[in-house]
Amino acid sequence: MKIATWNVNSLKVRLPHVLDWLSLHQPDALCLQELKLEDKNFPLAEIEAAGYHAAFSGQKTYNGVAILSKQPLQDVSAGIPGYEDDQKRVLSATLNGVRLVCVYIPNGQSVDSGKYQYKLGWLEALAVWLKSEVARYPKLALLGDYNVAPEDRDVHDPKAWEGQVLCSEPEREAFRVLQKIGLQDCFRLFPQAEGAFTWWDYRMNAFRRKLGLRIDHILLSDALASDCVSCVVDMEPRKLERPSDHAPVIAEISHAGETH
DNA sequence: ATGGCTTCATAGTGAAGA
Repeated sequence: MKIATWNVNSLKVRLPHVLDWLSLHQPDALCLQELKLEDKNFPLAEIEAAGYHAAFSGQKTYNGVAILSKQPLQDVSAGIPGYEDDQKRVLSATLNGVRLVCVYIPNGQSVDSGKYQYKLGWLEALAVWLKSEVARYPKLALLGDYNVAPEDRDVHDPKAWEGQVLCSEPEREAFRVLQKIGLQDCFRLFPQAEGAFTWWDYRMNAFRRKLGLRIDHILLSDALASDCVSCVVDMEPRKLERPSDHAPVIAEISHAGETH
C-alpha cells in the first residue's frame, strides 16, 4: 500500500500537477492540504476521471483537506470530535482496514502571535484525540502538513531558525507527544539524502539554493511502521512551473491495506 | 532589509502562508 501527502497550496491552481502526479505514482491514497476552495468547487469530475475516489472538507480561501483513493473510503469524518474549530484542517477515513488521518496543522505565524497559541492548543487537542484513535484503530497513519520541523537536521539553517515558529521547542515537544502515543516518523526509519526537505519559501530562490524545512510528515502506528518499506520526499513537482511550495511525501507499507 | 513570492478576494491593496 502506497500512501502520500501533499500540501498543494490551492487545488484549483495545482490540479494539473496533482493529476500528473497521480498518473505517475499511482498511490493507493493521497492526502491533500490547503485546497483553498469550497466543497461545491472541488474538482471531483477530474479526480474521478483519473481513477480516484475523493472525500473532502473545504472552505473559501483558506485551509481545506482531502483524501483521494483508488478504492472507496469508509467511515469518513471531518474535524477533531469535541474540538470546536471553523477551520477545515482534519479529515479521516478508513481504507482497507487502515485509518488515514489527513491534517493541516496551523502555521502559527510567529511565536508571539495569537495564532501560535491556537496552534499549540490545536496540537494538544489532536494528541488527546489521537491517543484514543490509535487504540481504536491499531493501523493508523497520520499524514499531512504539520508545520513543525521536528529536529535541527530537518532545517537547512538551524541557527537562523532557532526558536522561530515551525522550530520552537513547544512545537517540537508537541511533535514528540505524537511519537509517544505510538506514532513513528517513518521518514527516519530509512537513510535519507542531505537536503530532503518538504517546503521551500517561494522567495529568494529558496528551492534552488536548497533552503528548505521538513515540515510535512507521515507518522505510522507501530502495526504499520513495522511493515513500512520506504518513505521518500518527491522533490520533482517543486521544480515545475508554478509549483506548490511543498513537495509530496510517500510511504510504502507492505501487506497493509491489500484486498484479498 | 519585518523585505523577498504566491494565492485569494477584490478591483487598491491586504491577509496569510511558513
